[in-house]
Order: sequence, then C-alpha cells, then structure tokens
Amino acid sequence: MTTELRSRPDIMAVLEDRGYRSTAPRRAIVHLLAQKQEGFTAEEICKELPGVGRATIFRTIKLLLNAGVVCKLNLIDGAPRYSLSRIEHHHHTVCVRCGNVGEFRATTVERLMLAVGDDIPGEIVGHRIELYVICVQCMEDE
Amino acid sequence: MTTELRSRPDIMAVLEDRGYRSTAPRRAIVHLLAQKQEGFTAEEICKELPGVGRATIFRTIKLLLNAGVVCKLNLIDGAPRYSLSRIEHHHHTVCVRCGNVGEFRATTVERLMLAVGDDIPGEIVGHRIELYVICVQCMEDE
DNA sequence: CGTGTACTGATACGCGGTATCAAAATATGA
DNA sequence: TCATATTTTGATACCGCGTATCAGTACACG
Repeated sequence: MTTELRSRPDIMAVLEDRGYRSTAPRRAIVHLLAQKQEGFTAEEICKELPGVGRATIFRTIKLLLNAGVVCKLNLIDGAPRYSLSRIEHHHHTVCVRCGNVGEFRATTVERLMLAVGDDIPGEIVGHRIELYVICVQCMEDE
Repeated sequence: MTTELRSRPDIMAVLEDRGYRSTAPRRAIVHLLAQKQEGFTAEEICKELPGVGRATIFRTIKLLLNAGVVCKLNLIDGAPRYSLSRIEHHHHTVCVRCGNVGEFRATTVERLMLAVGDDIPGEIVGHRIELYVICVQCMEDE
C-alpha cells in the first residue's frame, strides 16, 4: 500500500501536454518519483530502476525540470538533489544532517524582494533561497 | 597600474594565520584573485596562470573557501563561479546575461529569517540567497 | 497494420574536482 | 649555514554528474 503524494498519471499528463510520448521507461521513472516525499539523487533512481538506462533517467529528470514538476538543488557538498515540487513558487529547506529536502512558501519573502530591489543596481528577474536546517527527525535522534 | 580591491599580503596573511605556508604558487593565485572584482571560474585561473598546476589551483581555492575569503556559487547552468567576499555575511546577485557576480547585505534579510523560522519545522542553522538580475551594464547594452 | 518520428540504451566523452605519489620547496633548529 | 622533518607541488589518473552520438526500438497516427 503505497501513498503517492502526487498521482502518477497526473505527472505523466504534464509531459504529454508538452508533446512528449508516454513510454514505459518514463512511466516507470514518474511512478517511482511520485512515491518519494523527500529529495532524491539521479544515481539513486538509476539503482532503483536497473532496467532503465542511465541516459534516459537523466533525460527524463531534465524534462520534468523544464516542466517545473521537479526542482534541482545544488548543495555545497555531495551530489545534487532533486525533489518533486508540490507548491508553485517556493523555496527549500535542506537538513544539514540527513539531507532531506523540504519546501516552504512565505509571501513575506516576495515582499522582501521588492524592498531589497531598491538597494540593488539592475533589475531583479528571479531569486532563490535555501534554508539550512536541522530537521525535527534529526533533532529527536540528538 | 592595477587596482587591487583587497591587498594581496592581507589575503596571504589570512592563510598564514591558519598555519599554511607562503609559497610562490599561492602568492601568484592570491595576487591574481585580488585583481578580479567580478566572479571567476577555476578554469579561468588555470588559463591565466599556466605555470601553476591545476590541482594546486583547486587546492588553494579550497583553502580560501574554508578561510571565508572566497565564496562559491553554484549557478543553474555553466561552471561554478567563485568570488572574493568583501563583506562578512552577505548574499549574491548574479547577472543572468553576463554572469557577473555582485554582493549585497540587507539586515532586512536576517530579520526575515527569524520571522520565517516560526513557520519552519526544525532549527534554522544557515541560509543562502541568490538574486538573479540583469545588471546595469547589460541593460545599457540593451 | 505500415510508416515516419520520437525515444531508448550503450558507449564514449566532457567537465569540475580530488587522490596519489614522487619530487621540490619551506620552516625550523643546531 | 646546513640538515632535516614537514608541507606543498605538479603530473597523472581517477571519480561523479551529466551529455553527445547513434544504431536500434517503440510509439502515434493514418
């Protein structure tokens, strides 16, 4: 009994809407990702889907990135992590102990950007905020 | 007549204070970085200092990173950029056209983090903010 | 079905960065 | 000043993430 945070056909539909075909490898990848609530690495997916080629996995992740379904986090150390984006515009929390990725959205952030804009030369076209945290799970484990 | 934004001996002293030796390759690297006001890539330094080995350049940059003299930006595309940090705690602006890196510091940001902390499960231990901008130079060039 | 097009997987490659290790440079103390 | 222990260096090989290539396969569509 698996809980899918976002229904698999839903994500697949996003790709189809963009003109991409629904193929067995893509369905397998999308199905797997839909079950992952915390972040994941590309290599992790490769190991869990040995039947699917490495190139295809990277290719599909890229499609999902461009579609906005998935986002990528370049952490300071270790492999880049990907995560399903459940909220439209959002930012990330990353646990510095276990690496788990969370999302948050604060309208305060957007208002701040407008304020900061006055002090910055040039035009702001985007922003990116990462919060480094120790997650509740890791705090419980001391 | 070169203008050094931060005096070379100053940076070298930071390394010496940390117990590292003052060697010719390190002095060459530090001297070059001190002249760069915008960001730079590791490969760029390699090309400009052909007499110094690639490994040494990466090693020295890493020392400067750990010392807090330099900071690293993982942009979405292209090679990671490094930049001399002139302000203690700060954030970055990156021009999406030309890639130039700027710094800013807004106390508003720090206050925001405190506010956001209430909505976030776990303990915030750090943050990172990048603003994507079109810099004045690029706006002038249309 | 048949056929053009999109997709796949194997492989090789590119790039940023690091491990290794013998040789060279450096600090230290006699 | 020189001997010596310790760092540092550079060449090289290697690793990890990601992409180009390209022949072969699967898909959508008539």
